[in-house]
Amino acid sequence: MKNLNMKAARAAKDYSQQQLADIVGVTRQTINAIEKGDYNPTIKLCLAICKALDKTLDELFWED
Amino acid sequence: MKNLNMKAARAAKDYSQQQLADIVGVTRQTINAIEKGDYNPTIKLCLAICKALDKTLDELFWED
DNA sequence: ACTAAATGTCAAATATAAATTACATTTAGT
DNA sequence: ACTAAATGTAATTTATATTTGACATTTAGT
Repeated sequence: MKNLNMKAARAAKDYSQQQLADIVGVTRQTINAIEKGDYNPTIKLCLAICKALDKTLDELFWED
Repeated sequence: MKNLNMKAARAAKDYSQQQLADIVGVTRQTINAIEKGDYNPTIKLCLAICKALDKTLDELFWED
C-alpha cells in the first residue's frame, strides 16, 4: 500500500524525492520505493524521514 | 541505546522474549537484540511488536 | 513543441536484518 | 543447593533492504 502520508509531508516541505534522500542519506530510489509502498524500511530510516519532515512515526508509518 | 520502553511494555503483558517472538513471528534472539538496542529492525516488525504490546510506534520506537 | 527536472521502474551488486545453532549466565521457584 | 525457565551473547547462514547505474515517462516552465 502506498504511503500517501509521507508523500504529502514531503510535498508540504517542497522537497523532491532526491532532496529528501540527500537529507536522510539514502538514494532517491529508496525514497521512491517507500512512497510507492512496496517495501519495508528500517526504523532508523523511518526516524530520519520523520525528523526531516517534522512528523512522528505514528503520523507517517502507522497502519491498521 | 537500550529499548527500555519495549522491555517495560513486554513486562506489563507478562510475556517472555520467546512468547513475544512467537506472537510477532521472529526468533527470541531478534527480540533480545532489539531490547538490547544494538540494532535496527524493519518497520513491519516494529508495527507487529507495537500491536502485540498494545503500544504505538512513538511510544516504543521514537528517539531524540 | 522544446527543454530540464522530477518521478517511475528495472536488473545486478552490496550491506545488513533476521534465522539458525549453540552455549553461558541469570532469575525465580521448591 | 538444585532445577528449569528466561535471558545474554556469539558465529555462521539466509533473506532482504539499499545501492548503483541506467533508461522511460511525466510534469512544469518558456
